[in-house]
Amino acid sequence: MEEYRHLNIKLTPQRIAILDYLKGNKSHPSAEDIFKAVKKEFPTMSFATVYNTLEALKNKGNVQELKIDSSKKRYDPDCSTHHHLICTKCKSIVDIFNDFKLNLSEDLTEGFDLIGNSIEFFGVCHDCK
Amino acid sequence: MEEYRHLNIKLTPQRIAILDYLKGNKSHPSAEDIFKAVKKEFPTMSFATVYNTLEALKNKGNVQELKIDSSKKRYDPDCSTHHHLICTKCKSIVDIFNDFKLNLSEDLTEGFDLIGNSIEFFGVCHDCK
DNA sequence: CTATCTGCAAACGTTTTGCATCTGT
DNA sequence: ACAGATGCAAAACGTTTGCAGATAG
Repeated sequence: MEEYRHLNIKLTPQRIAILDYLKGNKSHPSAEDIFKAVKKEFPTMSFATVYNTLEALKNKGNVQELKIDSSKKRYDPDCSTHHHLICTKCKSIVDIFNDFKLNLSEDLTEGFDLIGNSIEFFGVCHDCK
Repeated sequence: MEEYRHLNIKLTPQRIAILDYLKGNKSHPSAEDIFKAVKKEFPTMSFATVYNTLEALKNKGNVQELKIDSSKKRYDPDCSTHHHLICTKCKSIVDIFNDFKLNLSEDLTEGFDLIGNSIEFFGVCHDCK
């Protein structure tokens, strides 16, 4: 498909299905979520293909691997600077599009060159309180 | 041992060895790191005991499970409010003891009650540049 | 005494790998 | 044509669990 040409990865039908699933997706899906969704269209879909595609997209900077879940990796097609607000009860997630320019004084950074930050906010969502 | 009495967990020799290893430990060890270290003293040590002890400590609020590493859980005996600065090249970690009171405007939080935040700073460490 | 912990091994869920075959470009 | 993707199964990895025997309180 034309719209994915710019990714510079080999576009197979399976990959296009994965890309369609990820496009605009705000659910921060796991590999299994992606696998299950795309398997409906491609019953032969394998995890190898899902992971392979995610790896290719990560390398091109078109998917972000998230560490919000300690038991499995989750993925975000939105690579713009943003953070996550997570409900401590139901684990639902809200994207926070706000660039916090946090500086650290030199005596705290121990000689590091600071590049950026990623913030996990936690709270209790509307439904859980 | 007297010094661990306040934890209110059953103190076996294995647990004391784990607690001694964790005391003041700034290395953010994985379960395997702890296992390997304590196995020197207790050759029969098992992962079950390591995880069981970590679980007990977590429940008492004396150990924090970290999500800084997407491939494995890592643990921090320091439960005070602090953040982490991680070198993107060598993955070395520096603790940042600074409480950032970040507020989110109501229109961003979608009805969440905000509790707190955890920040991962990233940069390049002195040795890597 | 007994609730709980230990150690072993087996089971589990997630991710990676090997390899023969297939397919975009 | 061929570099690279697919699909399957097996393996690898971190973590959890079941259970018989041991032990702290």
